[in-house]
Amino acid sequence: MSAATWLERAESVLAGAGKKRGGARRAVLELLQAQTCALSAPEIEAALAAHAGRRASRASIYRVLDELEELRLVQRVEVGQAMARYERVGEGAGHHHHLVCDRCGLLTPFSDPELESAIRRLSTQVPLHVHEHEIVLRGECRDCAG
Amino acid sequence: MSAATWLERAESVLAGAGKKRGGARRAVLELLQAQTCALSAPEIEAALAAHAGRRASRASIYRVLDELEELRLVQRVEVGQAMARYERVGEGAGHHHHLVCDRCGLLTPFSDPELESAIRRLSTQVPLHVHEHEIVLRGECRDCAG
DNA sequence: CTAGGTGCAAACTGTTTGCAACCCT
DNA sequence: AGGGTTGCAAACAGTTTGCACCTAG
Repeated sequence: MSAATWLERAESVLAGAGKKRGGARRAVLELLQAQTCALSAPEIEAALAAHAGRRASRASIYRVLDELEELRLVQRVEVGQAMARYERVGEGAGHHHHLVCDRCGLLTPFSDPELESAIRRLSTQVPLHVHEHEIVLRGECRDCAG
Repeated sequence: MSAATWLERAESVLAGAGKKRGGARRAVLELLQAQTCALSAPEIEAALAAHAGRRASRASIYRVLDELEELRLVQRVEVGQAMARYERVGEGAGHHHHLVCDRCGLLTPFSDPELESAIRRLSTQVPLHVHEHEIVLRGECRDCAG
């Protein structure tokens, strides 16, 4: 009974939360389903505008992302440039973190079991009911380092 | 010959980089020296405006923060709300990471040796010349969780 | 004297909001 | 029919930039 894809799970979670369906949300969900790493709202807007027939207004994009974040279907990723990025989370979406190149902005995902267990342990010791965590390594990518 | 405080080290690094002195930068440096955790640019502006005689224009604040970040005297911390925060880094500035309450925005510092060693190891294995790292745990603080 | 530092104001860009129209259910 | 959903446009907030003036070295 558990959904095969993130998209399916998302639709069922949304339905369970009493939400109706709509074109804008559908378009955002499908776009996110196809991504392997985080997108910013402007990137989402541009990507949707490119595929005729899957347009969504800026306002709807932000509203949908807010909803999805609240339902913990996407996670907000803060990788700098004063702009938020979003990516899907939960079963079916590979958990990972990010490498950011300070020069060119290249965003690369990575994951590490030891780090995760350290975080898991920490989450129980800290004065906060932890919902999610985020790790960002910054520096220069191979191309920029020369 | 190593400077006792972050402020002193900052001044010497700036001098070494051929920078002249100025009132705005001085004000920002002194303010940062006095902080234990990250401030946003608007917070810095307000804090300086509050203390008569240590005013700095918005533009200068951003320019100074950019400089300091490039010289690795401060680190940009991305804790959400689409707003960057800055805090001093390096010797003399206690290295730490952040807990963020998604409800009230409360920012709390923490540190963990095991986590640091996992990061240190990772930094050598990853396709990026790592300059710095950032770990953020998000959730609900005790007050908000009830 | 000269290059860097600063302030002001305008321009930008990402994000939020008010409101009327729309469409699932 | 009714309430969530959407689009548009205006309002916001943080950040950046152009330019003239000031100041440290």
